[in-house]
Amino acid sequence: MNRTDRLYALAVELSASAPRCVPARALAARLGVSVRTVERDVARLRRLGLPVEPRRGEGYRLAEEAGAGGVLPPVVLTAEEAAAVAAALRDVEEDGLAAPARSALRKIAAALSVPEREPAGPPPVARTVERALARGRALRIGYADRTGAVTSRDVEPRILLAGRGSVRYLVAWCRLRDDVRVFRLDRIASAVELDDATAGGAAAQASGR
DNA sequence: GATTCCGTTGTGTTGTTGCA
DNA sequence: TGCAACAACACAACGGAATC
Repeated sequence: MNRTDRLYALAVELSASAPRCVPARALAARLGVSVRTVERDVARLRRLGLPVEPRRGEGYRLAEEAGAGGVLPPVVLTAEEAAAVAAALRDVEEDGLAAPARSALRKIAAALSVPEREPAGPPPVARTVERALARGRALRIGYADRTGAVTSRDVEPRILLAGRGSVRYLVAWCRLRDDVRVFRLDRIASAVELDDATAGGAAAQASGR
């Protein structure tokens, strides 16, 4: 696993474990590297803007603003995968989980019908990002940094991290910087899906690995 | 092909902090 | 006070790219 892949995996591990802490030793074991390397990677993620909190005696965790609370982070599924999940949920309906299964089915049905219900005009940035992620397409975004300066970047979306609040983070390969970058969704002023596909494709995004 | 350079990674050490 | 875990630093090994 190269460094970029490891950064993605680390972000996913922290996101999946939020709000719980994950000891550096456990992260090192899962990623197959030393604790020292995990610490370096965490430091990289923090420099990139991902709010990873070190908790002495507990480990690392995503900060409240980025961590998952009572809900899962967004999981990107292909139409086929969504259909498979829906079929499984219909089976579960008979096992005492009818209410949550029906609720999940409604959400999947609604998501699958999005293209038909989309209003005219440019779609919101978040929806464009999610769609590019699902399709494995690159994006051209206008991104405002901390000073407010907006730069145009071509990026290859990898992971979308979201929490209870409004702050969401897009982990993507930045072609401008030729390195992985973390973008706050609320700082993306504009997003346009490009025709060229990302290196990883949509399947890698759905699984996160 | 050999050498050099550079980035990455692992190991070891010391210090700090929180908790029982 | 001892333990566990993170932070920071130095050092060495390794591999790939660049150069001759």
